[in-house]
Amino acid sequence: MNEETFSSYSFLLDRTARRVKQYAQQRFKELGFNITVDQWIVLKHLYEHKELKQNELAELLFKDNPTLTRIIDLLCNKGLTVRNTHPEDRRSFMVSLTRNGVKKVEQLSPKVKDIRLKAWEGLSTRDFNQFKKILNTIYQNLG
Amino acid sequence: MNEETFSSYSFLLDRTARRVKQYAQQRFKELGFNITVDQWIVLKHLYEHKELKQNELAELLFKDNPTLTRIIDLLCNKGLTVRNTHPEDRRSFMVSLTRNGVKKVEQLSPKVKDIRLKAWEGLSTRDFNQFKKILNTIYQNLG
DNA sequence: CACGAATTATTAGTATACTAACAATTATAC
DNA sequence: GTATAATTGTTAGTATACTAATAATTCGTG
Repeated sequence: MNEETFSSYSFLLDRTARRVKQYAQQRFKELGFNITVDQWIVLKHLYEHKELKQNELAELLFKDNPTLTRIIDLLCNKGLTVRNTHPEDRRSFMVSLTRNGVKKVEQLSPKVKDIRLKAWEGLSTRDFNQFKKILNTIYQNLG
Repeated sequence: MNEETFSSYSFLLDRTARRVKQYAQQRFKELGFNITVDQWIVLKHLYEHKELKQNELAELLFKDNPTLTRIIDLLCNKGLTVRNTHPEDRRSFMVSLTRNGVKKVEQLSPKVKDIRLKAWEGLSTRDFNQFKKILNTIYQNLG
């Protein structure tokens, strides 16, 4: 295999990541979830951590602050999250789920899991571990 | 491994794909390439195929028509590509590289290859084949 | 304490991704 | 052959990703 072939990983990676997001987004729409895939990821993490600074959320999700600001704006407009003032740092907000936000996560979680698993048909646990190892290696190589 | 863990592939995939693009984009900037990663992919494919309808290009790259329209607009503004009328179908354009576009691809190709290979440090040909197999399986599962 | 440096979130600007709608053209059906 | 359907590319609108710049606040060092 020459290096040219080798470097085609980036094309496959980009293509696949786009299709995964696109597939999930279409299913979200068909099922009337009324949120985007990225908004879902934010909701899910807030559910698991109760309350987070936008900062911490950005780090967890590997997204930048401006992107987070906008996603949270949208989620607040939908009544799924709230920004509360931070008790000790007036620069920060503590973001958390509203009661509706909690309900949303609990309702959608099993459905999202099914949507995600669709991609994995015909692949094994061993494949999963390999895949994870390679993705993490690439991620760290570029860090 | 439970299914919840299993479905985390999508997060890793998205995260890694973003970092790969981000890394390349930063290097492009540092080295003064003056194009984006996606613009590069279009140039590269045009170099290999001489002349393509936007349609065909979109299919090759797995991008949609509006996205292609805008990328080609930008490349034409930079003097790297041209739209020529299709001899038999007045709806279509034949897109091809200008002389400057050809020069650009030839100058940047080896540099881009090096940038791409950085991600692959510490990984083997066997890893590459595994990775490719898994990405393609996922892609097809969602197709 | 005071001043400069660092941090937090936001805004603005550009690029890409996707959907929907549209105009022009071509293909198809009857 | 003409009406309808399909195709090609574009435009518009929303969402995300990234950079750069900014305002408000906090930290750190003297």
